[in-house]
Formats: sequence, structure tokens, C-alpha cells
Amino acid sequence: MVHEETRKGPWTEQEDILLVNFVHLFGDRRWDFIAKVSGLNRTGKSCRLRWVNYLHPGLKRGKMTPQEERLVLELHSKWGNRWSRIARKLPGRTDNEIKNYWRTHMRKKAQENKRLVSSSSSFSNSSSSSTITASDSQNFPDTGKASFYDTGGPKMIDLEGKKSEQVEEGDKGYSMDDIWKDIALSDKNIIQPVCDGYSEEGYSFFCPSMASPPWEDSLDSLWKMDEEGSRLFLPSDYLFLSG
DNA sequence: AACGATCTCAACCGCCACAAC
DNA sequence: GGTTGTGGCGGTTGAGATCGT
Repeated sequence: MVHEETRKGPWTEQEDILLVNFVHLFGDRRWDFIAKVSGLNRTGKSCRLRWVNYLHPGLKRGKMTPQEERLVLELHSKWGNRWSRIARKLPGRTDNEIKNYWRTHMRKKAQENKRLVSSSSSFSNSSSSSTITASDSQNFPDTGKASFYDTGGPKMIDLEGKKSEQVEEGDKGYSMDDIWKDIALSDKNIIQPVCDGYSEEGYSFFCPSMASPPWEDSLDSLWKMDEEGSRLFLPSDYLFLSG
């Protein structure tokens, strides 16, 4: 046997299928183990990332809804670049997705702002204060440093995520019900809030801390939830190839 | 239609936290 | 208590897609 190097780069459909099979067999926590036994020449990290960001059946694809956008802005103002935490409040969205969204979103804002500033030229100096918009401006305390989208939120003192978690529910301008409604309209299956409303993962489509995926008893519904058809869907006979 | 600029998003990297030993 | 292995997170990159000229 030739010891192949660890594969990198884009995943093939075959790899995806294989990974899905093994995740169903062993759960979505033992990534290193899965990486080894699956025969994928990938690292555990790579497998996890692929699953979390792309293969996970609960993922919602497509553009962010206005509600989601607002929620991202709001949560980012509270938590800064805690993408995974923010993602937990956005059912079906991944931290990577939100991170990317924020990056492009803020880039646009920064460019717009630059234009405004240069045209009015009344605000000079401003080491880097991306004035953004009125509603956003709170997100960007003038740190005078860092990239344009960096750590918008207050330099949060995390305190093990306790304090900040407590504040969050109270001062929300609107409820997650809106978002759930939105999702329910388009997805109508799979994504259900499993945990009750007020834990850290309260609004996730399932509790990440679960040892085994909750969808195991509803595999038929996997891969069918895309509303835009833009998503890779594995027909159920792809699953469990070996029976 | 061709080309360059810009945008989007999947994937990798490095660091950190935590659990097992 | 120290070491090691693994998972998770945030930052960054690069290829492909899309847009504008």
C-alpha cells in the first residue's frame, strides 16, 4: 500500500457520500476516527468542516433573509466576531457563512462609506473609523486598527459566555419567531428547534452538543430541504451504500 | 464577444480549550 | 500536575462565478 498524502482542496461527490455514510455510522464528533476509517485521505478537521459547512442536512442555503441580516448585525454588535455563537442563533446558517456574509457586507459598507467621506470630505482624520451607518456605527468603536470588518462588536469580555448570554434574550428588538416562520415557510421539514428557547443553543436546529445526530430517525428527509435547488442532494439510495 | 474587476464561498491554517491518560 | 490528542473557532486565501465596460 502506498501511503497517500492527505488530500486537500475541493471535495468530490464520492468523498461527500463517503463522509455522510460514516458520519451516520459514527456520529458527528469523532472526526479523526472517521477520517481514518473512512479511507478518505483527509484530516479530521477537514471532514468536520465539510460536514458542518456543507453536508449537514439542516443547512439552509441561499441568500440571507432581511431578518437574518438584522440578527447578524445585532448579534455582532453584542458579541463581535464570535461567528460560531452568532451562527447558533441563526438556524441553518454556519459560522463560515455568516463570517463570509459579514465580510462582504462590511466591505460594501466600507466602500460606500469611503465614497461618502471622500465626497463630503468633512470627516477627515478618522484613523479608520468606518462610520458605516447610524445603526451600524455602534458596531465599530474607533479602534483605529484592524481590518475593516474586524471585531466590530464591543471588545466583549466573554466571561465564559455567561454574562453576554444573559443579556441577549432580553433586549432583542424582535423575536426569533419571525425567523422560524420564515424558515418554516421555505423549509417546512427537518429544521425544528429541538432545545427549548433559552439555552445557549436555544434556537439551533439541534443541540450541537448531542452525541449522535437527531435526524437519524428521519433520514428520508435528509437532502431534500433545499428551496432553491442550488444544493447538492444525495438521493437516499446514496446513503448507506453498503446497505 | 472579450476582457478585466469584483464578489462569493469553500477550504485551509494556526491557535486555543478541553478531555483523556 | 504535565503531556498529548482532538475538536472547535476565527482569520485568511484562492478559485470560480458574476458583473460591468
